[in-house]
Order: sequence, then C-alpha cells, then structure tokens
Amino acid sequence: MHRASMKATLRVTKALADQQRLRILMLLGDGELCVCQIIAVLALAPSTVSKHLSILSQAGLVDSRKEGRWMYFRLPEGQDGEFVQPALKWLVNVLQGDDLLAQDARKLKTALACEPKQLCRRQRERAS
Amino acid sequence: MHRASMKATLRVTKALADQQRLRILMLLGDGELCVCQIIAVLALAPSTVSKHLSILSQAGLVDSRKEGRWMYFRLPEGQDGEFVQPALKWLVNVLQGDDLLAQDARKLKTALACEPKQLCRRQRERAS
DNA sequence: TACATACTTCGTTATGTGTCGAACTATAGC
DNA sequence: GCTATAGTTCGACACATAACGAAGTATGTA
Repeated sequence: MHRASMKATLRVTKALADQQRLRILMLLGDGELCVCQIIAVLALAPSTVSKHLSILSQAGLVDSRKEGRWMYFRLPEGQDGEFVQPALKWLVNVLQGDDLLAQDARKLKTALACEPKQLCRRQRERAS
Repeated sequence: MHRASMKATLRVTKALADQQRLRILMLLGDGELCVCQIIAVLALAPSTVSKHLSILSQAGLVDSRKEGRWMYFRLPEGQDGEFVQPALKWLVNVLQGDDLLAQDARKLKTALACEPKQLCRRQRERAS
C-alpha cells in the first residue's frame, strides 16, 4: 500500500519510542488541543513539550494550525496521515485502559473546563 | 482488542526505533534464520547482533529456538505475537520496496546458499 | 577429557536524546 | 509604537543507547 523510505519509517518509530509523545498522541484522540493544554496535562516545561510536538510533526504523526497566539495540534486526518494511520490505530488499541493515560484524560477534562487564556496565566503564575 | 501496559508498548516502539533491528525483522519475513546468517547480512559484530536480537525478543517481536549450537530466530506466529502483529504488518507494508532492504534480501540469498557451518567459519576467518 | 565453536554477557567508548532555563519570535491589545 | 504573552529555538547537562572486543557459557566433536 503505502511505501516509505527506511528514513521516513524510522522517523515515525523513533517518534513513537517515548512515553511523553505517546501520551500526547493519546490526548489528541478526542480532538485538537493547544500547546498550553498539553503542557497542563504532561506537567513538563513548555520548551520540552514544544520539542516533542516538533518531533511528532516531523514524523507526520500530528498536524497543526495557528490561530492568533495559539498553536493547535491534532492527529492527521484523511490523506495526510494515510501513512501513519495504521500505527496510530494500533497504539490506540493496545494502550486502551492504561492507568497513566486514563489519569491524563481526567487531567485534560479539568484543563478543558477553562479557556486556554486562563490556563496559560495559571502556568505563568506557578512558574514564578 | 489487545491491551498492554504503557511499559510493554514502549518496549515495542523502542525496539522498532532502530535501523538494524528493522532490517532484522524484515529479514525474518521469509522464515527463521540463525544468528550467523543475520550477521552475514548486517555486517556487524556478533555481540552487537546478539544484543539487537535480545531487545527484539524482550519486546515480543521475535521468537527463538535452540538447535545444537545454533540459535534460530523467527517472527512470532499465532497467539504469541497477536499483540505485535499489526505493528509488524504495518512495517512490512511501509518498508516494501526500500533499497537497503532489497539489498539485504539479496545478501541473504547468497548467505543461504551455504550451510550455517560454512558461514560461521568464513566469519571467523575474516575476523582474524 | 579436552578442544572447537555458536552465541551471549560484560565493560568501555562514542553518539544520541530528554530535560530545563534563558533568549528569541510572532501575535494581540492598549 | 510599546508591552504582554503563547510558543519556539538554543545551549548545557544528565542519562540512555549502539557499537566494539574480550571474556564467559553451552553445546558438539575428537
């Protein structure tokens, strides 16, 4: 079906070989999120999360769009992600029911309760 | 379908995040091989290949059996590999037609032309 | 019993990767 | 324009990992 060079394939498998990045992918299962929402769940430095998203993006595992100051990331849809879709589906299947991910889903729910704007302010306050 | 902890899943994705290990998995696509045959294709030190096989084994991506002095490795079949099979299938699909892997397949063909015994002797001679 | 041999384990070294904070970029609002 | 702010990039550090050769293990052979 979908051919890819060894190089492109390794970009994908290497991108998937990290716990934080798997957490991000699973978070995106229910729809797009902005970076500050992901930061709220993972509890990592913004620069770290940004790096992870960059790696996922380069592997074709996420798409993104910019809206004002906010960057929104989502799982690739349609033709965009045809190459990686089977891998993503496999992950969703296997990781279903994982404790850490269930906890992440709960954290995300509370994070989504307030606007990105408030979320980012709170992150700033906690940092200082 | 098949649940797995994050830990087990990461063992798989980390195992897949290396070029040599992908080469080994693709080599095994046509049936079991002994270590010296894999060494002949990859052209790496025996200890290195052994380590790679150990990592693949711990991830459940290969099964093995011992026959005399020879260790034979193969892709998991039936229930054994139910968990990783979709991932392996995806890899076969995506990597189909890769140049390096085609070259590996040719090298394997010549390696299979002679018995493991002769193969190992030749490797010893080359090392000294 | 002794030796050869197919593979593994161990110790070392070089390279890669995840993390952070500080500095930078681009957009929004006054 | 100036300031605040959401993300990114950069540099530094700690840790992980791939590679090798040497030593070890287990099996076949004389």
